[in-house]
Amino acid sequence: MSLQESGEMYLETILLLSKQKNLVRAIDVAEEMGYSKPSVSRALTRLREENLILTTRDGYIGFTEAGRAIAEKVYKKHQLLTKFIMRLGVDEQVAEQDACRIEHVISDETFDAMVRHAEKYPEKE
Amino acid sequence: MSLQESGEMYLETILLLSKQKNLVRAIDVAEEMGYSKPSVSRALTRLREENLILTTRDGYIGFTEAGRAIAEKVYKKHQLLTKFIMRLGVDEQVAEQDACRIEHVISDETFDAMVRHAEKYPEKE
DNA sequence: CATTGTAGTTACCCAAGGCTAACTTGTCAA
DNA sequence: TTGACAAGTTAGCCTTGGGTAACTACAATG
Repeated sequence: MSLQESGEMYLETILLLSKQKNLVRAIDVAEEMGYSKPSVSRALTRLREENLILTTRDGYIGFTEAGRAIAEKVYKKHQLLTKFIMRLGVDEQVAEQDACRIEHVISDETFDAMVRHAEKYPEKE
Repeated sequence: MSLQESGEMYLETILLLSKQKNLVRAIDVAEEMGYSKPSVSRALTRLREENLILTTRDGYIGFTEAGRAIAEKVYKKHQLLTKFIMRLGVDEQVAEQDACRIEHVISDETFDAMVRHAEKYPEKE
C-alpha cells in the first residue's frame, strides 16, 4: 500500500514542526494544518500502522527511519519546487502553494532532472 | 463547487477522443481511461449537472462552452508541461505521466509563467 | 479535593470516486 | 421473431479523508 498525498502532508508537517519545536504532538499538527483533532488522530493512527511514525505514551510524535526518509524527501521537493517556480517569475506565496501540491505527484525522475538543472544553472544572487 | 481533478481528466479525455473519433460515447471514455461503465456513467452525470457536457438521446457526448474551455485549458497544460519536463532531460513517457498529474494542480499564474518562459527561450530544433 | 482545561480517542456522518452485479434498451442477424 | 450482443443506468459496496459530538485521562489550580 503506497502512501497517499494526505499521508505525505502529515509527515512533512511533522518534520516542519520538529524543526521549530523539538517536541511535536498531535494537537500541534492539527493547528498547523487547520484540521480537527479526530482527523489528525486517525491520520496518525494510519501512519503508525504503516510504521512511519511512533508515538510515546505521553503523546509525542517521532519518525521511524522510513517515515523520516519520506518526510525529508517531500520537504526537499517542496523547497526545490518553490525556488524553481519562483525563478519563473512567480510570486513566493503562489509558488509555495503550487510546490505544495506538485511535491506529491512529481516523479523522482523529474525531480532529479530538476535538481541537475538547478546545479547546472545556479542561482545568480 | 469547483471541478475536481477527476472531472478534469474526464473532460480532457473526451476532448482527446473527439480529436480522434469525431463522435464520442461513454464506452469510449471508459475504454480510454480504463474505468468501468458505471463509473463513467456517474461521472458524466455529474459533468452534465455542472453544465460542462451535453449528451444526445443516442449517447453522444458534446461539450458546453464552459466544458470545452476547461478541457482545452487542461489539454494545453498537459502539452506544455510535457515539453517542459522533457527539456529537463526526462524521458517522454515519464514526462507525460508527470504532466498528467501536475496539470490538475498547477495554478494559472505558474502555468502562465511557464508559457512566457517557453516563448522567451524557444525550442532549438 | 473538586473543578477546569487540555489532549487524545471513539463513534458516527458525509462526499468523492473507484468497483461489481444486474437491469434496461436498442439493434442486428439467424 | 427471437436471441444475442452492446451501451447505458441503477443499486449498492468499499476506501479515503474531511467533519462533529461526546467521551476519557490527566494535570493544574482554587
